[in-house]
Amino acid sequence: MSITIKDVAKKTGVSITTVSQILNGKGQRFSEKTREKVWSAAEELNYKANYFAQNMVTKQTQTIGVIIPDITNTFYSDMIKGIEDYLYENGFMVLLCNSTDNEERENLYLNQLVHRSVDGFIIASSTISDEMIFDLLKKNDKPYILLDRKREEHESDNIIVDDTEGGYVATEHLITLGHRNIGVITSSSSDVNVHNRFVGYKKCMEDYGLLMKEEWIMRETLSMSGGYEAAKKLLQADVSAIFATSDQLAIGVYRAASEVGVCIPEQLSLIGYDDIELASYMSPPLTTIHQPIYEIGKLAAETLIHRIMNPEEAAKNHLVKTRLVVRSSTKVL
Amino acid sequence: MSITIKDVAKKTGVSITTVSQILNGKGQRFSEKTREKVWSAAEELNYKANYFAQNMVTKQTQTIGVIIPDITNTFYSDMIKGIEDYLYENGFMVLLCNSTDNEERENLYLNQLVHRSVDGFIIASSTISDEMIFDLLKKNDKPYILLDRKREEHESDNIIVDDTEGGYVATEHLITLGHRNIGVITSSSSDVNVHNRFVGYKKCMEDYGLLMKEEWIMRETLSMSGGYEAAKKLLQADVSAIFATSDQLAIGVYRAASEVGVCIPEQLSLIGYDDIELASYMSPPLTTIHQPIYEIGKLAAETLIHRIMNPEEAAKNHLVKTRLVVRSSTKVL
DNA sequence: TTGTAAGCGTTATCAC
DNA sequence: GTGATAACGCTTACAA
Repeated sequence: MSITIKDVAKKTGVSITTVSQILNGKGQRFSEKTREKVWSAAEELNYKANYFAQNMVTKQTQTIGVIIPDITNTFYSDMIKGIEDYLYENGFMVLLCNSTDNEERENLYLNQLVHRSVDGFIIASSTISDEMIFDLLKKNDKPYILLDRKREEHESDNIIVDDTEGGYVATEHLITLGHRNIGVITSSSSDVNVHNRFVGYKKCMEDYGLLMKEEWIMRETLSMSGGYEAAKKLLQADVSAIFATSDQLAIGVYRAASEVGVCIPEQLSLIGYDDIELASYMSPPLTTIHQPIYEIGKLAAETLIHRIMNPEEAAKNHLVKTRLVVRSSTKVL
Repeated sequence: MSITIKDVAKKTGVSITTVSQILNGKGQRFSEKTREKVWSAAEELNYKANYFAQNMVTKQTQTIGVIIPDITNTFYSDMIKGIEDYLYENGFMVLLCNSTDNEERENLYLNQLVHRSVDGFIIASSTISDEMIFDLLKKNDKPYILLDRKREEHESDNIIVDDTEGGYVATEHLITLGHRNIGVITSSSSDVNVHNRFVGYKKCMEDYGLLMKEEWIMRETLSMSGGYEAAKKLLQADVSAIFATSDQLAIGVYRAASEVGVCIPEQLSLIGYDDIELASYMSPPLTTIHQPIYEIGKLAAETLIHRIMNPEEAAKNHLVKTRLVVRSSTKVL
């Protein structure tokens, strides 16, 4: 079988206690000589403490569970990348849970993660229920971060993106360009963040005293095809501009517009939200609201690890800024 | 603390052996009555065998390690989705390793996965060395699947995509349309699959007796920006068509073309490879070689789990077909 | 039909 | 300075 602590002990001629202590940096009390002997023996044998035996007593797994709705959406894969990069640097690994927005699957995964006693959770899901989070995590003092979902009432650390503000700025940009009939595509699900962008739109339209016709407001699944379907309808309505509350949706709009021969931005101004890498590669390049997705992932991981290391510290809120990135898909009316 | 097997035993009034046997489906020898008692007690207490204690003796983790170069590339995220969907159905979870094409990181991850004794590996990486795979996996009889890298000499199960054929078909399509000066963008790294597509290109060009100028052949990193850089140069050369060996690369070509005012497909025919979802959303929609990425991921997971369950069976090769999808980015010269 | 006891590989406590 | 030994929670020969 593989090398155990016994082998190292035998080879060095000391007890396993000694080996364990020294290898875990708790061996100040041993002589310099013994310490050296143990270290070199361990190295020579290429000894690695058995992961499971170790965890059985320490209860630590150096693992973070990440639950997201759709890995295929570059929004989430960018986020995961940020998470993973930070965790890698800090010796943690991620157990990936792609819930496909399926509540049952989400619950199952959450239970699995608890069962496998991951050290912390990053959850970017709007469908997961508060009860679930309370029962499984809060109650048992498991560190977690909720992303892509703003809930002031949660007493955990929060990464907050001011989506209402972002939605406002996007809408205002179109208004400034002279647009009055502005359509919007938002999420049909209970996605809090995306919903807030829509709230920002409404607020802005109201502030400027503009009309919002019911047929200008589309609710769809957050995907390219969702955006495509919504845009097909919007292009029948009398809108001169569209605010797509995610870049994925915006991509669908490009397709719908090109199919019916509507030119962006000449005949239709389009603004997205997220600023995924692809945005600047569309033709014309997409005007959008930038949010630092990769950094958000990184920040989430960082905050979580900090919480794990310092369980007693008070929860902190991190505010993330968005900004308007003007490219070529919007134009004065 | 949490519920252990002892609690269940105590509550039922039997020994822990009895409980363990029954709960693991090895309790035929016990009376129907005892079995029922144990089951209901376990349910009532919501008992779950401790993951680590269990693994310490069974050595099984119900976990698959997946190493990929870039989760941000929808090619890989699609693949992961396929993998994950299958594993979810079968009670496995995935430990995600995003190597960012960094060899050191890859090796570290591979070691970590071995250390955490995952039940199997899916590795989609061209930079990982054969020695590494041999030393860590082959030698220790760890089941693994190599993806996105064809190596006949490997004695593991193989998922083979005939990329040479695909590259040939792509090139032939352009030739059939009347193109003679055909540029190609391929990978600058040692990516075997992508390289084979390039091989297919060369083969086809030779078969048709066409010239291949050195300046028509671009080697770049497999990303949108890579495609963009390559296309900027190619557009200076006298090519009427470009074969981008991945859709990611092709997206970069769209941008470069639009920047210098070259119209696709009127002035430039473009064909990609992969058929990611986005391909049909580009304008004009991208002609490309379809390979069923999601299914490949699923098949890989399926094959791996089968191997884990049947370690003695002979290795199998699975051949995956590609097909040409003609959309609107290519046109007769 | 059921239970005893050994063993998995660690870490942690405490005695020497 | 060092090392027995218990404990973690489970599975599995082997007894009874």
